[in-house]
Amino acid sequence: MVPDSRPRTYYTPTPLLFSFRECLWFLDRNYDDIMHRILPDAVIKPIRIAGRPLLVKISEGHQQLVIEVLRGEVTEPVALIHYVRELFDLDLDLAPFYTILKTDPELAFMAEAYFGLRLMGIPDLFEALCWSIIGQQINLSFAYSLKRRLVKTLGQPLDWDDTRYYLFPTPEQVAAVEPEVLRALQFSGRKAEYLITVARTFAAGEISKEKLLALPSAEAMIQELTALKGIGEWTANYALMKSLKVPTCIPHGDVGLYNALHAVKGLPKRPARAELEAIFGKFCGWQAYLTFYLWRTLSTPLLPKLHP
DNA sequence: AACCAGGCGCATG
DNA sequence: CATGCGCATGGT
Repeated sequence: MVPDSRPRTYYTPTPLLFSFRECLWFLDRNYDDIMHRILPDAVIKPIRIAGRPLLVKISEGHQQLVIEVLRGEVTEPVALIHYVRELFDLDLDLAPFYTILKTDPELAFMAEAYFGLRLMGIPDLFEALCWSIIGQQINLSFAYSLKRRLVKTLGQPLDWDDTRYYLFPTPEQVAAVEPEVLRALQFSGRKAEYLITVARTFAAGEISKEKLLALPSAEAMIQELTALKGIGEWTANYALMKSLKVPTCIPHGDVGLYNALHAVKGLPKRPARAELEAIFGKFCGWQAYLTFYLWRTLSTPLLPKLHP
């Protein structure tokens, strides 16, 4: 037997203002996300790199992340490391964001409370779009439940250590499915149709992360995405912030964002667009991060307010 | 037991 | 352009 000299472990440096624990906590929060498994000090995640299925375990080392390949063969280590860096959003200096946060008395606490939290990404644009379509209008528990059914039904299984993991389905796999199959999983007829349409568009190569990245502005990307049926302003912004890390994206209309601003800043339950703009104004270039941090506030009770 | 969920497209006035 | 409606089903 030929010894395999290929490395099974890769390393990538972490930046300042980074907390692996905060990031892991966010991944784990209140839901059962089928796309990863959280251990006390690591995350196990099935991913596809250069078209090949991998199962990776990511943990923290000394000023670096440790990427252990549990299953699969790494043919493009650079792409693997890039994926992990996008997942944890490692290529960004958070200092300016914290500086702005601290100028806002009601938001300043987040810089301390969530110190080092990064905008946890969904590097695969197709997965990000599917997830945002699934999450439209329904509560998150149900959304995660729908995602589990979709992934278990269509995704390629990957077994390791007595546990079955699943890759997120490819555009080809989703494109090939009949709407009735998704209906049986309790998707609405409309969502089934949207997902299949988006999958076909990806499978045909008409849209891709690379194509979007080549566009000159966030507005152009949003226009490109909202041209697809089922992708509105909220969905486009959500996918762009989670997948392409477009920093200026705000998922307007997001109920979670409203709830967070209601709790933290006393905004009305359904604030006018202008009220949002007023708050996001000084966070120019950090809108996506502010949104993400505000979502983070929804996962734990806020500290009790002090009543004078 | 209503009412609302990390919206959207389409039909009306 | 603005407003209203159905969607599928689980949480609260």
